[in-house]
Amino acid sequence: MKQSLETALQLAVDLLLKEHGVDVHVRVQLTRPKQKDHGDYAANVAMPLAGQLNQPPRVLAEKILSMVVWPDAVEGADIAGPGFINIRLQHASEAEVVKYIVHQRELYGCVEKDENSEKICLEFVSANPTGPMHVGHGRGAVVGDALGRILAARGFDVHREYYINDAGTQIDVLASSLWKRVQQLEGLEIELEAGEYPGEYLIEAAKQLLKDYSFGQLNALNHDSEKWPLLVDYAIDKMMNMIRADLAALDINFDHYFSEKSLHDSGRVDELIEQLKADDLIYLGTLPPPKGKEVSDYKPVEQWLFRTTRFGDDVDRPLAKQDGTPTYFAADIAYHVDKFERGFKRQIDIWGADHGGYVTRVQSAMKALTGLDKQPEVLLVQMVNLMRAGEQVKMSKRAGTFVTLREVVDEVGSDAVRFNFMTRRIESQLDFDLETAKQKNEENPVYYVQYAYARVCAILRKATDEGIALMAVDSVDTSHLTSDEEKRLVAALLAYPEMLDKAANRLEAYRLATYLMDLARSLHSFYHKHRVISDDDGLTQARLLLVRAVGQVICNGLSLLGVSSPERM
RNA sequence: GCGCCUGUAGCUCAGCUGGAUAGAGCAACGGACUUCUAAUCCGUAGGCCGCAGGUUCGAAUCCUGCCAGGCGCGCCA
Repeated sequence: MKQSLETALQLAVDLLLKEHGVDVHVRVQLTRPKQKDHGDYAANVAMPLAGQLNQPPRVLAEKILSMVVWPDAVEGADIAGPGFINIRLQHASEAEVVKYIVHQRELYGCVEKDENSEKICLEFVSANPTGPMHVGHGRGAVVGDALGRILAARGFDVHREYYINDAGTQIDVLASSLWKRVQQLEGLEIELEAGEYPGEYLIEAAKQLLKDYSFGQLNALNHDSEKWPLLVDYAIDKMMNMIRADLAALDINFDHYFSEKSLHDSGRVDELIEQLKADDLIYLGTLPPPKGKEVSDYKPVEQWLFRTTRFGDDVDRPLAKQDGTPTYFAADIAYHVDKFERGFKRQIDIWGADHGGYVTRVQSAMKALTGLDKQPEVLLVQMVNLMRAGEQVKMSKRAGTFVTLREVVDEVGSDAVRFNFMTRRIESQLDFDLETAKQKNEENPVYYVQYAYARVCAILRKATDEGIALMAVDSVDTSHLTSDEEKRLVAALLAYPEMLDKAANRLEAYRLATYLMDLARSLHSFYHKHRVISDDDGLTQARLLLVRAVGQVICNGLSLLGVSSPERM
C-alpha cells in the first residue's frame, strides 16, 4: 500500500519537476502521522520542493494533487498545515488485512528466502570460555538471537556464529587454576594466585577430571607435551558445555562454534602475518606509552605493527607480543578474513560496550585485507545493571557474590529475561530488576503482551463453547469494524511488516518488543470497550476474525523474540 | 588528555537518516469486575527535550562548544 502511494506521488512530483525544467530528483517519502485527523499517510514533498522551485509549498501541493493518479484504495487527499499532503484510505479495504493475516498465519510479516538473499554472518555472545556467562553476556545473547530471527524472517540468509577464545594467556591461567583445584582436592596446600579463576565451577570440573583420570596418572604425564594440553582441552570443553547449557536455557543456538585455537593450529594466523609483510602493511616499530593511565612498567619495545592508521585507525596496532606469539587482534583479523573467504561480505558482530575501542581497528584491518568498508558492522550492547526491588545487586567475583546469567534465568524464567532485555535500544544501559521481572502486571511487559494473547485464546474458546461456528474467512464482512478501537487495531496489524522491515534494516530488534506492547495495549483497550461475542452475528464474525488476526501477529512477534505464547495464564 | 555511548515528565524509557499540538508505563490522584480472564481498562495531573550558539521555511532530531554520567585507551581477551 505504502509503496503504491509513494509511486503514485513520485510520478506526479517528477512530472511537476519536468514541467519546471528543473533537473533534480526529490524523493517522496510517506510517513504515518501520529494524529489520526492527519490521515492515514502523509507526504511532506511540497516543502523541500518549495526550496527547489521557489514557490510556496501549499501551492505546489495543490499542483501535485491535481496531477496525481491514486490507487483505488485511496478515499481522498487534502492539504494541511504548512504544506503536508494527507492521504485518507478507504477503511473497508484496510480491514481486509485481517483475512490475509489469518490465511498467512506464521508467515505474515515474513519475506521468503531465495537464492538472491543476502548472506549475513551474525557473530554474537562469544563469551570467553573461562567461566559461566554473566548478565551482560545475556543481553548480547538475547539481542543477537532475536536479531538473527528477525533478519531471517525478512529474507536474509543468516548464519550464526560463536567465536571461542580458546587460545592465549587466559587459557593457560584457566588450566593452571584447574590444576591447582585438582591438587587441592588431593590435599595439597596450594593457593590460587591473584588473577586465577576462583569460581566454584572449576572445583566441580576438577572433581570430574579426577573421575576420568587418577591423580597419579595426571602427575606422571610430561608437563608440557602431555599434561598441559590435556588440562587445557579439558577445561575448555567443560566451560563450553556449561556455556552451551546456559544458552540452551534461553533457547539460543548457533550454526557454528568457531575456535580461535584452530586458526593458530592451522597456520592461518602466521600466513596472514606473512601476507601482510609481503604487502608492506606491517613494520617493526615501537608504540608510544598509553595515555590517561598510570603505567609504571612501560618500556619501549620494537614489535610488528599493522599500519591500521592508513585505514582510519588512531594508532598502528601490534600483531605480535614481546615473546613473538600473535596477539588476540592478529587472530581476530584472521577470523574475520576467514568469514569473508567463506562468502560473507556482510558481517554483523555483537559486542559488549567495553570492546568499543576495538571497532575501528578491526574495520581498518578488514578494509586493508578485503577492501570491505565498514565491516564488520559492530553493534555495541551497553551494560546491564542487575537490580532487586530497586536496589542495585552488588557483585564481586572475589567475594563470591557474583550472580550468573543462569541463576537469573532460573529465578525469573527465560521469557521474562528475553523480553525485558529486548525492550530498550542497545545504546541504552538497562536496569533489570529481578522482582519486577517476576511480577505479573503491566510493569512487567512480557506478561502484559502474553496476557493479550491468552485473552484472544479465551475469547475463541468462549465462542467454541457457545457453539458459534467460525464463518469461512473470505465470507466475513469486515466493514463492521468501524470503531476507533477497531481501526487502531487494524492500523497496528498493517504496520507489522513495515515495523519488521525497519527493525531488520536498522538492526534494531527492540522495535519488535515495543511494537508488541503497543499492539497488546490496543487489544486490551478494544476488549474493554466492545464485546466480541454478541447477538449481532455479522459483527461477531468480523470481531472474531479481528482478534484471531491480532493473536496471530502477537504470536508471530513473540516467536521472533524467542518468547512463548501461552494460551492460558 | 583522547575515542565511543548516554542525557526527554518525580522514576524507567520511546520519539533521533529534520516535519504538524514531544508520547507511553510506573509512581500520585479519581473511577470501572452480575459480562469473552480486573495479570485488564478509563480519566486527571505532570515538560527551559542537560546548557549555549549555529544550519533550516521548520530542530528533541543535524553541526560546533561546554556540562554531567557510563565504557574504553601497552604486546588481556
